[in-house]
Amino acid sequence: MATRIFIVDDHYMIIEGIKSLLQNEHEIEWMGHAMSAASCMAFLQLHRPDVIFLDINLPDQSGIDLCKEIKSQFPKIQIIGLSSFNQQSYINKIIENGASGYVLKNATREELVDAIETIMEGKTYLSDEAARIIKKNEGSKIPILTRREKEVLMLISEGMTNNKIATKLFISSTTVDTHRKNLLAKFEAKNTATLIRMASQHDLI
Amino acid sequence: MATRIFIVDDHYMIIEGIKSLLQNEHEIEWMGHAMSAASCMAFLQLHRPDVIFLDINLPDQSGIDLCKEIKSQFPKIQIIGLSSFNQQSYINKIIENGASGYVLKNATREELVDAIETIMEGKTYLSDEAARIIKKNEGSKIPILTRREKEVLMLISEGMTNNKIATKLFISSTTVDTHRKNLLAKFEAKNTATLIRMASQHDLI
DNA sequence: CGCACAATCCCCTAAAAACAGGATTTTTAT
DNA sequence: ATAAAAATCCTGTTTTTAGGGGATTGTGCG
Repeated sequence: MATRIFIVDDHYMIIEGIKSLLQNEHEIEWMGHAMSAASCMAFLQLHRPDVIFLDINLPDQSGIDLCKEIKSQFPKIQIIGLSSFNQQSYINKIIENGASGYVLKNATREELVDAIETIMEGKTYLSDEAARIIKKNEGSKIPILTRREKEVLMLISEGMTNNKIATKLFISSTTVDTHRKNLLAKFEAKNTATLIRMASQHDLI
Repeated sequence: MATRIFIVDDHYMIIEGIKSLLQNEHEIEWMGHAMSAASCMAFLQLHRPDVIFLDINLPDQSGIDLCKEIKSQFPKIQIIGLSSFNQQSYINKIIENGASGYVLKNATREELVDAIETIMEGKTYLSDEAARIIKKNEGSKIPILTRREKEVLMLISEGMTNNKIATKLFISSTTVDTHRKNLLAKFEAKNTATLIRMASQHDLI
């Protein structure tokens, strides 16, 4: 039985590219595409693909969140994350949220077919490059931030002082100071400059 | 006479996507693709396309530099920049280096055809979104930094205080402070956090 | 030559952040 | 339920940065 494929990406070229790369595969049935999270969910009310290629950067919602939503409503659907970026943070996040694979947008036909076959066997597929990136970066941990810490970090990066942040969040400035201290400790940064640089490098701001 | 198209991009999906989107256009002749700057230049020794779609992010060389090189050796070839990113800095740079157009990788078939037709008439084509981005960001230029300012900026981003930087560079800490003030002024940032965020966004650190 | 600009140095004040200790309450997860 | 984690608040001191003024030297360029 042919594997039914659906793709969610807001780039026409990627949709056409994948379609073109897979169109001569007999074991693969092309079900179509969606260009937003909303239209993807609408499609899934009526159809059940086996595998979804899911772009991480969608216009209306993060691909990461959409992945979680799809897996909770339709656990049998296998998801392959799709991105131009071989960033370990993305790869980790989408795998944590239920995806079974990750391929880059420079994948070859062979890689795509390999990815589909691998995850249909119930295994996890990571493109060579993605696996390499994860390996390289393991050990360089990204601190886990709380909701409030993320908020404070964002506002610091926007140039706000503790007092401004306190007013904005309706809390005391000493509380903001505590969150700031915790941020510095978690990032092992000794001042704001290092904090913002590291947060920026990890794509947290 | 059909317009001869060539594409330079290291993403198979994009190549296949554009090929697929343009394959039924009678006025367009597909000449093939290259996946690196080097193989693009090799191709151009033997063939003369009318239009090249040129990705800005290539593995061996910046698309910006390649654009300059192509235009200097083959001025008649028209170039359309191609990128996933609607960043004003990229758009500006490739246009400055001789490209006649810029489209995003989420372009539709209509946009691609429109772009080709427009630049074959000798005009410049910018995708709606690219034009919007340029308009939005015009005025928010990237500051030009002096040698010393770049050094100081780097050291600030590494978490060093004015005193530490002064010791490292064998200058007075008041001098470092002056450089710091000038950096803040040039970036129109009111504190270090904003400075580092902006520098990071412009890839200066 | 004169001008702009970069790089260097200085003073002063105020604001903000970093550091060092606390403490209490609320939420969340087992 | 209860322990852990998160969020809240406090009082201090010291260091660093921000903002406002200057000034001098050398270099490159028209």
